[in-house]
Amino acid sequence: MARRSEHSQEEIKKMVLNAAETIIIDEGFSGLKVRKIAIEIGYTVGSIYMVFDNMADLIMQIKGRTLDNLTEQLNQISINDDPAKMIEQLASIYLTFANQHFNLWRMLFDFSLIGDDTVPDWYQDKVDHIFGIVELQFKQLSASYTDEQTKQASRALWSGVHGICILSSSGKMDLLGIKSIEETVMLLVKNFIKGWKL
Amino acid sequence: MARRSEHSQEEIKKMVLNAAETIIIDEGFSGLKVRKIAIEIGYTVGSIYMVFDNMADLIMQIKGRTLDNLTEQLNQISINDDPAKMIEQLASIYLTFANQHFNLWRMLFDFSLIGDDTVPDWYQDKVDHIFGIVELQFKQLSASYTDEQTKQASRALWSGVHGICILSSSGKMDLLGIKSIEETVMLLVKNFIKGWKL
DNA sequence: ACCTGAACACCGTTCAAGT
DNA sequence: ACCTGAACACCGTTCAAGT
Repeated sequence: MARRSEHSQEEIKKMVLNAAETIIIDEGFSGLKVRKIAIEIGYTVGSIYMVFDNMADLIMQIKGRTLDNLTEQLNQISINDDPAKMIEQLASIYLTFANQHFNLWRMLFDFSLIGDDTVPDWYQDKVDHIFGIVELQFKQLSASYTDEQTKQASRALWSGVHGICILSSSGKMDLLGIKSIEETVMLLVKNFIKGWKL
Repeated sequence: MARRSEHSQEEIKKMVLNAAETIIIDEGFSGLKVRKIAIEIGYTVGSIYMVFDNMADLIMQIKGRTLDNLTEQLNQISINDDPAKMIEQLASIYLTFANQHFNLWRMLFDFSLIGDDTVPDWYQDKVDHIFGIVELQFKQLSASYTDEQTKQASRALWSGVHGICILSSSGKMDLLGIKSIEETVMLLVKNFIKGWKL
């Protein structure tokens, strides 16, 4: 065998990523294996290494797609005159995303996957862009702060919202209930903004 | 060979945990291997399975010790009349701990280690106890809230502090600088408390 | 009873060999 | 040039066999 040319390299790349995502969604990250992906797309393991450097590379690409998906969701935000309401909405969208794409979202913050994965620039840019979406709303909130202060405040609150999502997800998501988590997120957002405004 | 009885089971258990911690500190979690631990303590792999069910069990024990260590640090807090100051102090201790025991701290929130690790009760108790330390200070802050509201507020803020530590650690710890991270943590704490108090 | 170490199943990764 | 699949190194885990 060999030399089939049924799919272009680019097509195989997408097939691999799609198959990998499905596996992660269904079985969690620990269920992701090269051989399983190969079977799924009808190729052998060697072919996967034609289009990806290694597993670390493949994982990074998946994380990139997850960030793109999240960005798209955040951009679905409906316009509101009150920037505080928009920040609350962003937080709500984030929480919903974390729940709907739980296994993929979880992967974004797993760093034991590889020892010293130095984050590539294109990936960091995607992360920064998401922070930028929140920052934009913070600018509308109070014009009397410097850009640096606004940036720090938006980072503080957004990291905080993320922290609630993460800690809630590990162990007690079901016990507290997702409704209660949304309340907790809103509590953080509202009180922080109340303290920060003016 | 076999049958040495140079150490009791309990001694071997501690030797394994100590060796494992040293490896994690020096090389990160991804450097932790059964065979490496065995060599380090002068036994063979089989002996490790005499005192631990498996790697998941061993990891849980290490995480437990890390939580104990953290609790000890948080209890070093110096008494202050202003509960807000004490909460700030707790946040500062947490950030310091995350930095000083980076690899061990990071492990606490890695869930890809095993597929579905159901958290044991004794472990969840340790986590709850840490939340309890913060909650106690929140009670002093405002007596006009219900216990449920106090609990939710302390969870919201503490999760938020944790979120800043986590997101800062992934990628940009050096760029922003630890000094700046402490500032960001304090910004979150102060503004949240300002918004919540009364 | 305590401990060994060979064996097993299962990984990611490589690369000579086919078409 | 594209793809295969056997081979390699390296995991965690088990367990019959020694003392």
